[in-house]
Amino acid sequence: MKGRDVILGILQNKPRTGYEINEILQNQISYFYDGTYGMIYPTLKKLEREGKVKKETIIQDDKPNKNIFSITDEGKEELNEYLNSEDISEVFKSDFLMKLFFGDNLSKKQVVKLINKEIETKENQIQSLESSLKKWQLQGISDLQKITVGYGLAQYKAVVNYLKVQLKALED
Amino acid sequence: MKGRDVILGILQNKPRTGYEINEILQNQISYFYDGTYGMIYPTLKKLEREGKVKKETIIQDDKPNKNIFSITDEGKEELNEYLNSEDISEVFKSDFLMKLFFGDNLSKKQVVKLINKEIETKENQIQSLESSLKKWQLQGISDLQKITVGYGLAQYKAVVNYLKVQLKALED
DNA sequence: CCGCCCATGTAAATGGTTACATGATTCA
DNA sequence: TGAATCATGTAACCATTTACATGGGCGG
Repeated sequence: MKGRDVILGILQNKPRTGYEINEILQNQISYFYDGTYGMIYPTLKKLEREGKVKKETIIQDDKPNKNIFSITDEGKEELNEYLNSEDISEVFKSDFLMKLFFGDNLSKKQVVKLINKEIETKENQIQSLESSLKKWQLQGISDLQKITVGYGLAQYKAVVNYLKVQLKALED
Repeated sequence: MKGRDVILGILQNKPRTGYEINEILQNQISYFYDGTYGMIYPTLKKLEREGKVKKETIIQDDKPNKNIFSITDEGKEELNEYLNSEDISEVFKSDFLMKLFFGDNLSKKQVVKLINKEIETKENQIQSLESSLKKWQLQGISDLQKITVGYGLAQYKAVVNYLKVQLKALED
């Protein structure tokens, strides 16, 4: 999955600014994709050149001007092509696992610290996902989207439980 | 985490060829990193230029010649720097979640198919991880490495369980 | 005789990161 | 007064992917 697919997906619902797209990336779908401004604006530009999205500029006196992007028919076509494609590959890269795996010369203390940090990180992610979920439920979220959030939570929680058990085992 | 870190980590144990590094990537640590020849050979070349690894060529008559790479002191230094660095960021990108999240116009049948495919994929990953684990336990695997494998399994299994529950709910 | 295992690499393109650059408004 | 929110973008660099290119040995 590429940045362009995600952006087209977001614009499918309604037109957005680059800023708003970033908000959604950071707050709503960060558990299965992450992207930054450095990707968003160049990609929007490219999509516009290709006729997949169109831009409307709103002059604002109080705030900086807005560029609102909406998806075109060609854009919808590309999105549907992606949505109907067969492959569901995934990428998972974990510095935590890497450090444990190759950390032969880490002291027990360092290992415990590392695991605790991972637990803390995951617990934060769980908290923010859960509080977001509550917010979205008020505003309406589709059943499918609920399933994806649940997936994220299930994954995070399983890891936290597992690591807590391992920590205890290490301390004995 | 970058390819170079992983390669240095692998060479820490013992010298290896590019081919062997690829085997380890595909079979032993694919649940937290993935890399291909297109990354391995260029990275080895760069590491060699930087003095982080050194190459020894073994002439073989029956098979193609081997280039065996071993880690140098400078290489170990870089690896330890990485291992002792603070951040444990992770990357997770999932086409499956993306397709569900944006798949408003998918039919129920398509959704069921999609979920089943994800379950199948994960079950295969669980199987291969479990059979690998058995193999490694005969040859010796560190406690920390066991923890990482367990982490991968816990994560995969949680997702499979979750998706099976959701499937049932969908079918009612 | 076919396919898998062993074994090495390059070149071009892509996609994305990082760092930089700017600036008004609002709230505590 | 300083941080957060809203708002946009570029340029250089980087790491990796994809596609290509080669070839002998071995087992069934």
